[in-house]
This record gives sequence, structure tokens and C-alpha cells, in this order.
Amino acid sequence: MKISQKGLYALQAMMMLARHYNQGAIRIRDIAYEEVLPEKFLELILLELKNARIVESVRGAKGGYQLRRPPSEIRLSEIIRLIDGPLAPFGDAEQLRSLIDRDLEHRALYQVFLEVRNAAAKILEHTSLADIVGGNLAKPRKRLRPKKSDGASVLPMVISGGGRKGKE
Amino acid sequence: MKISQKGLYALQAMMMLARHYNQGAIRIRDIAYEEVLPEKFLELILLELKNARIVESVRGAKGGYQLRRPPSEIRLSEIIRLIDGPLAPFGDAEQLRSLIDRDLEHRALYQVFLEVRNAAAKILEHTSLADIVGGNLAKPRKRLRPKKSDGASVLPMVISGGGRKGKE
DNA sequence: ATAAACTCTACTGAACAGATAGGGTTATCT
DNA sequence: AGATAACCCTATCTGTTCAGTAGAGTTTAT
Repeated sequence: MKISQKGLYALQAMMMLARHYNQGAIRIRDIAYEEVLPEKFLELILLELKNARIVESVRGAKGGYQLRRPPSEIRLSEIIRLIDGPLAPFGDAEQLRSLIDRDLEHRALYQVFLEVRNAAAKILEHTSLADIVGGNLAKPRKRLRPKKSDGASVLPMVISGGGRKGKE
Repeated sequence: MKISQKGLYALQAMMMLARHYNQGAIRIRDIAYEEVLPEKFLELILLELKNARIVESVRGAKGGYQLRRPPSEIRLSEIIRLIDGPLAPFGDAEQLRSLIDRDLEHRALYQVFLEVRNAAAKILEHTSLADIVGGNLAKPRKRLRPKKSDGASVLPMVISGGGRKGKE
């Protein structure tokens, strides 16, 4: 997985919204100014986050953006998947699992790719916005419990006749 | 880090060379045919691997390519770094460490990025070609010892006043 | 010599990244 | 009601990267 400039902007904007959680909507302009992001580009990003129902907007004068959920319930994985796609270094977890089953010649290679994606997922799914904002109201606990329905899990996924993987 | 098509081709070609280690040089055409890779494109990839001194070529008729070292001493990280760049999901390890030091507002975010890159590095630096080729002569041991001078290590890198990271 | 190979530079078309532009819609405030 | 402040949305643009092709040059085996 590669985090693009756009993905970084999204994360920065979300961190700012997290810092101001429950303080009303914040204008795009203010986010752009404080985080030093290109305003019009940020607009597109927030629109995407809104369509994904991670943030919500308030229209009209006095409008702006705010989180739809507490920072502790927004995982970094969610934001990154939305903006930059799957966490796997190649393809996505589903595709890798299928290749491990079907491509006998290269299955061990794809298995390694899957291990890398699982390692990344473990970190990014267990880290919330609350965990990374300096935090007035951010409880500094990490380790969210894995959550059904966030697209993909991290769980074992041992392959059929898997030869390698001695101790790991 | 993202593994490109080109990176995948490189890994596949290297797996094939690993399977035939110590059996003399293999022609580009044969690699391309057996692994089903675009021949001319593969040519460029092998050239790059040669310039990086990972493989060596034999020129002229009866020429071809072969590994310069036993498969057990070629790490996946080496190949991936060469073709697709740093393992970090954003920037590289050096840059992330610097951002963690300098960008107070976002240090925790960059710290997470660094954790992801370290997790990937741990896997890819400890996995050799020998570990992933079905292997006649491949000793199925994994876990290479970390090696100085492969560009970047995985080691702790605890940051100065680091608040978070309770147990990890 | 000839043919078989690698070597190397150049090119190309499509997709993507990182923006920018501007008119449309909705809400607030006087 | 009207002006203004915001978000909404589609289009466009420029430069880079990706994936691949082309072809002339060089080296070696036979």
C-alpha cells in the first residue's frame, strides 16, 4: 500500500477535525489554512469523506465539516482504504488469497505479500484518530477491538497445505 | 510501499533463477516464456538487477542470466527496494524519522507510518528467495539474521518524548 | 562469418497524481 | 428579500509514472 499526498492530506484534515470534535462544524478554509493544504483540493477530499459517511457537512453560511463519530471510532485503515485503496502491497487481500490457492508456482511469494498486508492492517485497523491527536479529549488508549464489516480482517487465514512458515 | 507489475515480474524472474541456481545461465527468452512475462520488458528488468549486482549476465551465444549469490542470501527486500523503492507507505524511513522529530503536530501519524514500514521490513528482510522457491536445493529455513548495510534496519527507533505506544 | 545472445537508448500510449476553475445550491443574516 | 457565505459538483489541465515496444549496437560460440 502506498499513501499518496492526497491520503496524507485526508489524514491531516481528519486529525484536525478530531481535535475539534464536538465543537461544531469547521470551514474548509480554516482546515486548509491551519494544516497548510491546498483549499480546492481539500474540498474534493472532504467531499469524498462525506460520501463515505465518515464526516458530515453543514451547508450554507456558518457551515463546515465535522466528524460523524468520535475520533476513537475512526480507524486510520478506514481513511487510507477510502483514499488510497487496499492495504496489500500488491492487489488486495481477496486477490492474494485466490492467487495463493491457484498459482502453485508463486504461492509462497503471494503468501509473503499477504503477511505484509496483514501486518499493516493489524496496525492501521487498531489505531484510531484518537490515538494520534495530541488530544484534549482523546483517551490515549490504543488497541481497538477488531470490528466486523470494516472490509477486511487480519485473522490467520492459514492456507490449505501450507508448507513454509515454520514458526513465524 | 506498493509493488508494481514490474516489481512482480522481477520477483518471478528471480524465483526462476533461484530454482536453477548453479545450473548455468538462463536466456531471457526462456525466463519470459516459462514465467509468461513480456520479453523486452523483462530484458530491462534484468539489466537493472545486473547493474545492482544481484544477478550477472553471460553475453554472446549461449549467454543468459544467473544469480550472483545463493538464493538464501538474496532478500526480497533487496529486490523490492531496487525496483519499487522504499518499504515505507509514505516517503522513506529516514524522512519519516525526521518528520517525527520536526513536525510536532503530526508526529504520532508519522510514527504509525514508520511502524508499518518496520513491520513490512521485518518480513521482507527476513525472507530470502530460498524461502519461497518450492526448492530442490532451497533449505526451507526462514529468518535470516538482520544484516548491516542493506540500506535500512528495523530496529526500535524509539522517539524522544514519545507518549503513546502503551504496550504494543 | 554467422547467428545467438545481452546492452542500451529512445519512444509511446494510457493512466494517475495533484491540482485549479467555476458555476450551482443551500443556508444565514440583516 | 437580497446579499453573502458556505458547501456541491463537474470539468479541465499539466506533469509524471507505468507498462511496454523498437531497434541499432556489442559480445561470444561455433
